[in-house]
Amino acid sequence: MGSTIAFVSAEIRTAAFTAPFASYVGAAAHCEWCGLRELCLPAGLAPHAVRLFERVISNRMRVKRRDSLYRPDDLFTAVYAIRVGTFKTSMLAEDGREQITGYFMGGEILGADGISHGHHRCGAVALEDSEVCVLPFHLLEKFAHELPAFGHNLYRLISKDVCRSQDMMFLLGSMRAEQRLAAHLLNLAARYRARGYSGTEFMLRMTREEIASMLGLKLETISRLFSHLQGEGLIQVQGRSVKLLDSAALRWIVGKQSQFES
Amino acid sequence: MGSTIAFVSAEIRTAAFTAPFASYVGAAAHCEWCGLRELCLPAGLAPHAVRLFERVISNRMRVKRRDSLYRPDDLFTAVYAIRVGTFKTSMLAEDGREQITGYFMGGEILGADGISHGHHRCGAVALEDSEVCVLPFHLLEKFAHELPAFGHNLYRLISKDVCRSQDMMFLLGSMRAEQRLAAHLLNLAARYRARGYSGTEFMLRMTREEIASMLGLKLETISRLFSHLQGEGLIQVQGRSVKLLDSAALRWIVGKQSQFES
DNA sequence: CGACTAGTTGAGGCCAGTCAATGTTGGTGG
DNA sequence: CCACCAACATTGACTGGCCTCAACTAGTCG
Repeated sequence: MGSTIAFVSAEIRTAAFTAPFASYVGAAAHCEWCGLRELCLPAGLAPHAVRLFERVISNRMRVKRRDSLYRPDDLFTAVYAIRVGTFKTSMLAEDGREQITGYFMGGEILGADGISHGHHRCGAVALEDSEVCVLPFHLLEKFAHELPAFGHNLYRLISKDVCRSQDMMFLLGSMRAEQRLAAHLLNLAARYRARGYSGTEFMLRMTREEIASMLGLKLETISRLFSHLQGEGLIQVQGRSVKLLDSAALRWIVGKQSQFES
Repeated sequence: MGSTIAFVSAEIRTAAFTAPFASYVGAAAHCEWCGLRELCLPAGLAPHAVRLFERVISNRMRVKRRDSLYRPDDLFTAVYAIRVGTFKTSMLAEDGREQITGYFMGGEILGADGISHGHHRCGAVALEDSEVCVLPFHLLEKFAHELPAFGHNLYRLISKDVCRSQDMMFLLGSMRAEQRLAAHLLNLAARYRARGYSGTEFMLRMTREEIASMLGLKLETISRLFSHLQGEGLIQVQGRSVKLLDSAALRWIVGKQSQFES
């Protein structure tokens, strides 16, 4: 890794610094050929603009399972577009409590939480061997300045994080355990479907404990709920592989009044 | 109100449309004299830049208690800087469940949740008679383009919402009732202090029910917790007026392990 | 004054947490 | 190849924190 790094620019070195366990892959990114283009930052750009956008990508990086892409308090220098793999982001309280704040998959952008303070507030850890495009933020800003059409994409990107968090707040603040899990499964399903995968059968990349942390529950509760939903014939679970048998019923669970039953 | 509107520009009419109960106040905003300048969007700008920034503010608007600044699904045209007063933002599920997602006070910016979809996802309601500066988003983008130093402020602004939401997710996902309330009180205290008010004695602008909704609890629980914290001598409550008697103890409550007691 | 809203307090129930035992899976080394 | 181990997962019994329902008080506005 060290010898590879020697050839690359300052940005790349910075990126490597913030992600000590990641390895450099190659400078050239080809959004043109990337299946995730329309889900990613260059979405909607004209072909020639996409070509220009590629120059913003300082490099690609591999991150191995369990390795950090960035850690809490790391200097914020870039956001990361996931090419392959999945990540979790989590906050750590001083006392060691961990709260998983997000689950990210291909085509999604990670790391925008660092913009406001200049340091990342969350850590991002790969849930499987993954690959990301490194997008130095100052280059993104520059590109946005040169191409106003893209500038709006960038605002939208950050704002999408706000929406995601708000959905999560709604889930955590007003749903019961079963509803939370059902909502989470449907959310995963929709995102897999948008990526061309099956919207009914997929692999969970998180452990029960991680799912629990994300949904504000305990791992035993998740385990019990999986068993229960399976018993009801709504899903089929086998370790980490899940099959949704009755999405309509899951949606009904999410929608039903959690309180003030009427 | 109608006759006033007749004189104003398209932006203002748009703003008035999204906020049907708000009334137009005056076109000229004077950030220069505004006590909240350093907490608001023009924070850190040079005096002449602040002068330029004022042109972005299409107008000021009064919003009466209980009136909406914007509602869910309203077209997103502007963000709003609070000059006077306080607001709550809330999401509504189809089934009528309401989840309060935010509490905003002077100098804070509201409405960034609309950027990504072009429509607001939350509604914003004034908790007391309030006044906001209307900042049409396309003008903000234009200004950011002309003054890159400000551009960064704008990214930071949106990203701050992300941080706020993440803090909330942490609170909702991993704290017990007492910790949530203590954290909320300390959060309010810090924000009042930053505005030059007392950091130990302040008025709650939300009902018990609203506080409960925001913290993912029920109003009775909030009421009981207030009584309990008062009994312990940590706070003094009298309806909506609160006095923090022992902030250190409150901080201890927030910090103590909620689970895995060690 | 009565109607209404906001808040307090109590009794009881239930959902999810806690503790603990056991089963399953996957990786490692003899 | 199997034995072993650690990490992950399941299930049961019990507990307790918060919700629910309900009664009552205080303050406000017509």
